[in-house]
Amino acid sequence: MFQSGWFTRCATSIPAKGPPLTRNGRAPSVKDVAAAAGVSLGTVSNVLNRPSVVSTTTRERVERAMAELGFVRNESARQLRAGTSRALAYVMLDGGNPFFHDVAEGIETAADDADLSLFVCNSSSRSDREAKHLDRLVQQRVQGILITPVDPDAPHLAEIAQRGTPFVMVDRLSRAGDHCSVSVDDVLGGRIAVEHLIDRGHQRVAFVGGPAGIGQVRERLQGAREVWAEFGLPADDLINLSTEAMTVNEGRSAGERLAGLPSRRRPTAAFCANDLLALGLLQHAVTAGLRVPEDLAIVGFDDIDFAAAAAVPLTSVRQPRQELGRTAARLVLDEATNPDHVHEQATFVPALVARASTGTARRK
Amino acid sequence: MFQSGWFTRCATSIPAKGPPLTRNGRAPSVKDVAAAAGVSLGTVSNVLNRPSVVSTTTRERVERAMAELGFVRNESARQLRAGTSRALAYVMLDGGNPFFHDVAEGIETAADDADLSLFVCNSSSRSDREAKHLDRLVQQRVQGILITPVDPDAPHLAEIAQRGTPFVMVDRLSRAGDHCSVSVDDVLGGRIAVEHLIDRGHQRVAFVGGPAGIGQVRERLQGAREVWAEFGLPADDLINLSTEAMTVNEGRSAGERLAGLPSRRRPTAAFCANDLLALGLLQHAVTAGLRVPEDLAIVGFDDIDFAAAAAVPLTSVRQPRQELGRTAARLVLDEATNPDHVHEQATFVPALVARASTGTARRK
DNA sequence: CGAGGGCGTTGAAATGTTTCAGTCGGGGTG
DNA sequence: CACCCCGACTGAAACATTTCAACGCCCTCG
Repeated sequence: MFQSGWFTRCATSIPAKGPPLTRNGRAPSVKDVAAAAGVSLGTVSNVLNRPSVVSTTTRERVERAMAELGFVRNESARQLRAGTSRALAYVMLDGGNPFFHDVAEGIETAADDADLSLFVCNSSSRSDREAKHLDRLVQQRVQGILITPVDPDAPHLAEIAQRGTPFVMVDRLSRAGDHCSVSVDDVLGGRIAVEHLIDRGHQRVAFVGGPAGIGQVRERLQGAREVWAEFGLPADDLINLSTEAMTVNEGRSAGERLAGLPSRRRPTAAFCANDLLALGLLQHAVTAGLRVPEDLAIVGFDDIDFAAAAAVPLTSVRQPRQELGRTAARLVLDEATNPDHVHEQATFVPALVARASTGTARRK
Repeated sequence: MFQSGWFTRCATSIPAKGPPLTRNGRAPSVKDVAAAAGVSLGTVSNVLNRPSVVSTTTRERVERAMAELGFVRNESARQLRAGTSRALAYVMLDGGNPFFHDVAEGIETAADDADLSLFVCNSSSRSDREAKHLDRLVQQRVQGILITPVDPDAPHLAEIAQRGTPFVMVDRLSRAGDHCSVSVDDVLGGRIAVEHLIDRGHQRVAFVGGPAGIGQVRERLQGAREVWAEFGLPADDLINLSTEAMTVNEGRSAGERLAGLPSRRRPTAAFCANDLLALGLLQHAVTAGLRVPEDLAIVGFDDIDFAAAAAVPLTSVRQPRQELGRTAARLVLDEATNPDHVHEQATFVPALVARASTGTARRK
């Protein structure tokens, strides 16, 4: 059946499954339960949805029947009739980046509080997969969709928002802001990071990030430039090392390019647009025999757990990852349930977390 | 509405959503489409499900009507009537561990090929959350459930398998094997890792992992002990450093305990039961001024991407993460569709990936 | 000219719930 | 004793789709 270079299969041939659990082969329905308990179908439904209106004795009888038959409510039928789903969905941009997992966890806590399921999808930064997921979610009639999109201005996103499905953009902003969003002030984040480096005495700094099409990369770079200029430092000494993606690999290759610069142009510090890049850069630096932070200081962005866990713990600009998710979930729920909902663009303030990768304070 | 220490809200008060997209406030149904296109309701369904049986001209008319009305098929109704869902689900053990994300990605590729959605849930190693997710998934009547369980022998898992829902255990094995499973030979993995360390000349090695309740930890340790004995090394020199979880933090604290050992008992190498522990240990070693691998060699397990990305790239025992997921998905699909399905316990063979954290080959 | 046969379309039944207007006794009140 | 109300339960309608037997029509062949 399968062929694959390196696995063995110990087929412990257990032939088939046990007997079908109910007489006619179908899963038991409320009707079956009602028959078994000797009550009407409506009563069973009441036990399920309004237990208080049914007398204790019949309720117990019905519950016993359910247990005996192994009844499980059919959610499709429930949803069809009730017209309302019990689920939220989050379409994350890159499951390989722990940042998004943390956001998802924040969403899930809020969903849990509202007693909703959360479906997590992963577009892996591919627009086609994103579209497919969105299609399916709309067909499922989920109560709300949270998404960190590949392209915040893609037309299929606008469609969904206009269709009336509650919709919140997470960690991104679209030009046309006719929906809720939750994000972080990236310009400020860039400022904080570079101000910290300047504060540590660095006069030549690399910005590592890209592609430039990503709004956050642009804004973090803008913040960096602003503060650089405010300190009166020459623009040429803030070197833009553009990458093709925000991955560890790209961080490593940025490190190579950085090492290739003539020594009088070589920066003494790097500000990376996310922590994955920073980890890659750190790895390259260490293997190249550079000391961090003495030869090269590094600042990352996001403050994922792996940043603190690096061999040289990374200084990073923290985003409130879980809080981002929680807030997004609350907004989407508000839109779903509150008739006079007002779209909001919530913006969080990032904060610097200084660790070993930028050394200890250096007095002026 | 919200209060939270550190975020500002720029509410761009866009009052409400646009007009309801269909006349009566409800989403348009096949009936509406049929009316708009001047055909019967059955024909619309045919366009949706068997486009070939309907003439080109009417098909186009119907499709135009759908587009104009913004019709989206209601999946609940479809599923209720058709009796079959279009989704698989994976309940992962720990979303914070990239290993499981890679498994999920493998599952998703297989699901995609079968044109199914994949719902990813995360139990965060909590049994109650796992149970809640399973409940919901059974209610949804998903086609199959894949799970890396908190406890492979928990009774609620057996219930599901017996209920007839296709069910595959991923990266775990239960005592009662009346269902499919996909896993890796962990004893062999332990052997490989420790043999590699012995090969590099180490005579005192720590095993870092726990709690011992986890089957994999036991088996990896067992493999380590087997090969240790086979080489005639004294059992006392394979030191068991038990941890309370498989996290970076625990790895770090294991490092502290390791450093606290009297120097003649102190191991020259450590085999960690997963990469997170190894990363934590590596971090502790580096901050404590130890050289890796000269003063302490480290082997991890899983070979997550962050292992290769560490400052000192980690030697690790690779599991075929994506392949694990793909195979699991194929098994669950076989169980779902093939009437004479046979339960299989697929076992993969792990492989050592040697990197800098164990140094270069040392001739005997 | 009638029979037969595709092809394209139709209409109704069925899926498992929830909801809601009723029904049925029984007990309290006037 | 009549009245009313209340609590507990019932039965049917509705939800949006799929499926399938049946139907009409046109064409072809005998």
